[in-house]
This record gives sequence, C-alpha cells and structure tokens, in this order.
Amino acid sequence: MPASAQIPRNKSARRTEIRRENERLILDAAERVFAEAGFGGATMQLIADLAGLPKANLHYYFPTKEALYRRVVRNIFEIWLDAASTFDGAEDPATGIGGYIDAKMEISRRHPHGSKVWAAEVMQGAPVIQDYLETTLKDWTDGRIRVIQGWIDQGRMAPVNPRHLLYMLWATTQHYADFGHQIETLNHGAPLTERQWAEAKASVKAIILRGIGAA
Amino acid sequence: MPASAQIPRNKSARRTEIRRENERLILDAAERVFAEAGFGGATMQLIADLAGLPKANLHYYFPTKEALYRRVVRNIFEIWLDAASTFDGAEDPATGIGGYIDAKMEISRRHPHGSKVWAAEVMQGAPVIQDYLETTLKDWTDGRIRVIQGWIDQGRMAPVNPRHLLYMLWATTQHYADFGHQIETLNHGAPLTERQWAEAKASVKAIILRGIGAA
DNA sequence: TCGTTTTCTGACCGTATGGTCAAGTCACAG
DNA sequence: CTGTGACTTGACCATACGGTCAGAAAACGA
Repeated sequence: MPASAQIPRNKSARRTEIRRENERLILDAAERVFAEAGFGGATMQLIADLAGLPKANLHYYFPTKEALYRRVVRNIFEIWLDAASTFDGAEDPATGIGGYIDAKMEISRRHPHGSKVWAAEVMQGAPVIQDYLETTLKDWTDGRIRVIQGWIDQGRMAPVNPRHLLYMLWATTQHYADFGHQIETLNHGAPLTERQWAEAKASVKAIILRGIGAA
Repeated sequence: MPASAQIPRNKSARRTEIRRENERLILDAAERVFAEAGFGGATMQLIADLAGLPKANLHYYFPTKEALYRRVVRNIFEIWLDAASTFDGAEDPATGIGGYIDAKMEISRRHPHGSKVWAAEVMQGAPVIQDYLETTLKDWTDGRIRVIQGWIDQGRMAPVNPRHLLYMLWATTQHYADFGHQIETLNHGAPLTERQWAEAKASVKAIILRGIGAA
C-alpha cells in the first residue's frame, strides 16, 4: 500500500475537487468585483486576475458574464433566506425579531460583498431575480406578516404595521453592509471593531424592540 | 416698444436659457440612467436618447461621462443636506426626528433615482464623493449627534446610541427609494398610493419615536 | 503505457463605447 | 445686414470588452 497514491475515494475525485476549487475561486472574486464595480462596471478580466486564473478559464466554468452574475446573486439570496429561519421557532416577538436582527447583522458583517450585489440588483429593478421577488420573497414575507400579526393579536407587542416593520428590519440591518464604507469613513476610516459591532446590534435591537412594545 | 422683442433682461438671456434647459434635460436623463444601470452600465448614447439630444451635444455641456456623473451625485447630496435642516430648529426629539423622517421619506418619494445613484456610489466605496463623506457629512453627523446627546442628557428621550440612531434613520428612509422596486413588487406590482406612503411614514415614525422614548 | 476525457490558455475577433472633430446652424450685438 | 461667437451634429477613431477557438496539458481508466 504505497503512501504516495492519492486517495481517490470515488471515481475522478481529483477532477471534482479541481472543479469545485476553481468555481469557488471564481465566485469569490466575482462577488467582490460585482460588489465594487456593479454588473456593468465589472470586467471578466478583473475577476480573472483576482481569482488568479486566465480569463478564458472563467468562460470554461461559466459560459457568460451574466451566468456568473446569476450564480453570485442566487448564492447571497440563499444565505439571506437561511437567516429567516431564526424567525420561525420563536414564541415571542423579543426572541423572534431580536434573533432575526442578530442573524441579519451577522450576514451584513460576514458577507458585505454579496449584500451589496443584492442591493444593486434590486435597485436596478431586479432584472435577474424578479421571479424570486415575486415567488419566494413574497411567500416568505406574507408568512412573516402573519406571524407578527399573531403576536399583535395576542397582545404581545404594539399594533404596528407588520409589513413596514419588516422593511425597517431589512433596511437597518442591510445598511451596515451596503453603507459599510460610509460607516467606516465616519468611524475615522477604521472598520467596526468587535465591540462596535456588538454596540450596533444592541442599539438596533433596543430601539426596535422598545419601538414595537416588546422590550 | 414692439411687443415682438424677446425681453432679454441682461445680455444673451436666450443663450443662458438654452444652456440651462439643456443641462436640465441631460441631468434628468443621466440621473435616471445612472440609477437604472449604474455608472459602468450607463452609456452616453442612452442618456442622449432619453434627453432627446445627439450624443455629441452631451459632450459639449459635460466634457466626460465622469464629469456628468459627478454633477448628478453632487445634486442629490445637496438635496439630501437640505432635508437636514429639519433637524435643527426643533426643541424636542419628537419634532426634530419626526420631521427629519418626514423630510427624508419625501425625498425618497420625489427623488428615487438620485437616491439610488447615491447609494450605488457609496456601496462602491465612494470613489467620487469620498471627500464629501470625510468633511461635510462627518461634520453634519457630529453636530447631530451632539444635538441628540443633548436631548438624552435633558431626559427628553431614552439613552440610545445617537450614532446608530442616525444610521437607522438613514437606512429606513432611504430604503423606500433604493428598494422601491422590491416594495412595489411586494405591493402587487403597484407603486405605493398616497395613502400607503402616509401609512409608511406613520409606521416608521411610530416605531422609532416610541423606540427612543420620545413618543 | 496508451487512448480518452477533462481542464487549461494564448491568441484572436466583432462590437460597443467614450470621446473627438470639423463643418455646420443659430443667436445676437453693433 | 454682417461679423462673431455660442451651440449643434453626423461621421469618425481608438480602445476595451465579452466571447471564441484550436491546440496543449493534465487527469483518468484500463
């Protein structure tokens, strides 16, 4: 049993690995470039350089610039939807909404590029993900509105408009990603520290939870 | 005194008029195209078509695409700063912050394109207006934080972090412009009605003012 | 080792875009 | 009416970009 042999568990494990690794490199680079330059301002050459691959290689894995962009947007949308689960298990608004704020703030912190790509896509009229807005997002929103309305009916929180509450949650949490550069500039040009992120989360939760009478 | 004479108050009033009118046409078209396609995706040809002028004429009034873009961004920044005045005259937080919310919501409604251009610019790291962030915006922010801190010290509102309160105000109000398309999609594809805008404003004010203990 | 399939890549192409220019047209002062 | 200078515009140019392709290299199964 020679130790030199590469352990190909199943057939062509190495090739699968290569493919996965390169797609990862390309998607990471693309997310960043799309975020920093927008779809129109991004160039395949720049993405290729950042990924450390020749441009032609990008077109081997992703046929067109738009296909690559689609994948980037879909990825962030899925991350975004995952955070939604926080909402579901909760019994009371303080836990459910507080947890949702924490989860979305964490996404803003961990995936600032993806967040910006999503924002830019929506701002430009969602040419690529309009169907997601009309189906998945709409269903999710309607469901969450029902949950909030339930809390209101049970007297667990003030009778606010659930839809606008949701918009406020989205706006406030995403702001820390999308306008991160502005926040950084107003923070003497330095990124928020661990402590400052905690302060931000606490502030947002404090104002909103008290604002809906669930503090 | 022949009535036919064009009343040129000062010299070459007609030419001044032509220039002003054309710059207006170009800036309006540019604001919209930059908002819908981003700086990189916008083309001078598209802006020219929308303005109803030949492309070469755009370059007569604005030497480069970037110069045109600069003007668009500066314009929205000035509108944005004007709304800030609402903050100043107020004695108590309910009036000051409530008025600021109204003013910024109104800007989101009246200038959705400009708002998006501004957002995209900041998201991309503010390559054009970085100096504004570091000077004007920073000064304004510091001043307003002092005002809010004053209210807190006087016991007129809860001791929230003034900076994060400001961020929340910006985020929430701009959301109605920047994510207007998403909001419209979730509103059965229709723009918000007069009544719905009023509801939005009222909801935002209710939650925030109660959230800071100024309701 | 050998043939097959997948991955890699430099060179190339057609097009679209920002910008230029020279020859016009028009406003207007004298 | 005429000269001057501001405005207009179709035609043009250089460049950059998305995308293609043919052939080399590497991985793989037998």
